[in-house]
Amino acid sequence: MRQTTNEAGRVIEALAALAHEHRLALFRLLVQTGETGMAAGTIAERLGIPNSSLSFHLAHLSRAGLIRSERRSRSLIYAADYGAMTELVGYLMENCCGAGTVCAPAPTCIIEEERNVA
Amino acid sequence: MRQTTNEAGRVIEALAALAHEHRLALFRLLVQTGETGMAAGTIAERLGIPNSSLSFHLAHLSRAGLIRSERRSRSLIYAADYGAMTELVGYLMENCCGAGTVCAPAPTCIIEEERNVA
DNA sequence: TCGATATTTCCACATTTATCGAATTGGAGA
DNA sequence: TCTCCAATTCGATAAATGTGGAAATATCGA
Repeated sequence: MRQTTNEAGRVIEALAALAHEHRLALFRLLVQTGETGMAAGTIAERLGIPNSSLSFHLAHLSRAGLIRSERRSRSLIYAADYGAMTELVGYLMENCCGAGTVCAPAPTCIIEEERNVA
Repeated sequence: MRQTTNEAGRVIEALAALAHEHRLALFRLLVQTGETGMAAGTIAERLGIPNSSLSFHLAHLSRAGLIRSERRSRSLIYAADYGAMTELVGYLMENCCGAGTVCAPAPTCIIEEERNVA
C-alpha cells in the first residue's frame, strides 16, 4: 500500500536536496554524527558557511525529510533520518536488473539504540 | 586511494542528474530493463516526452556516469551502469551512525551475466 | 547518391535555485 | 522586563537549469 503523496515526487525532493555541495557535506556530517545530532551553530562552524546560508540548506533537507530537528534550550539540534535514507536507496534499486525482482536487499542503517531495544 | 577528481563532486553530479522527474523515471526504466538496454526512441515513446528533451536528459545522465550507450545500427541503446549506482549509495551511507564504521554493507546489483562469469 | 529514419545539437525563453547581509523571532537568565 | 544569544526569515541579485521546435548529423537500404 503506497502513500497518497507520490513516491517519486518525494524521492526527487530528497535527491535534489542532496545534490548540492554544502547540503551533501551537511547530510554526511549528520549521518556520521549519529543520533546525538549537532546544533546549527556548530554545523555552520564545521562547514564554514554563513548562518543564513546554512539555515537555508537545513530547511531544504528538512523539507525533503532527510533530517529532523529538536530544540534544546536556545539551540536547534539536527540529526539525520536514517529511515528516509534507506527508503531513498531502496527506491533507486527497486526491481533492478530486469529480473522483476530485487536482486540485492535494500540496505538499512541500524543504529545502536535500536539494536539494543529490538 | 581516492580518485584525483573529487569524489563528492561526482556524487553531486549523479544526484543532480537523478533529481528530476523525467530523468528519475528514465533511470529507473533502464535499471529495471537490465543489460539489454533500450533505444532512445523507445524510451521517448515510453516516457512520452519529445525527442529533443529526452536527448538532453540522456546526455545529463551519461555525463554523470549513470548510464552508458552503444550504437546498434541507426539506434543508440542505453543501459544503466549498476556500478555507478552502487558507488553512489555507498558514498551516502559511508561511516554512518557515528560508529566510525559502515554499519550496513553497501548494496550491489549483481547481474546474471556477471554472476555466471565470475 | 538519394531519401528515410534515429538521434542529437542549437537557440531563445521561462523558471528555479543559491547567496548572504540585515532585520526579525524565540528562548534563557538577571 | 531588558538584554543576550541562537537561529530563521527577508530581500535583492546572480547563476544554473529545463523546454521543445527547427536545423544538423549519422546510419542504413535502394
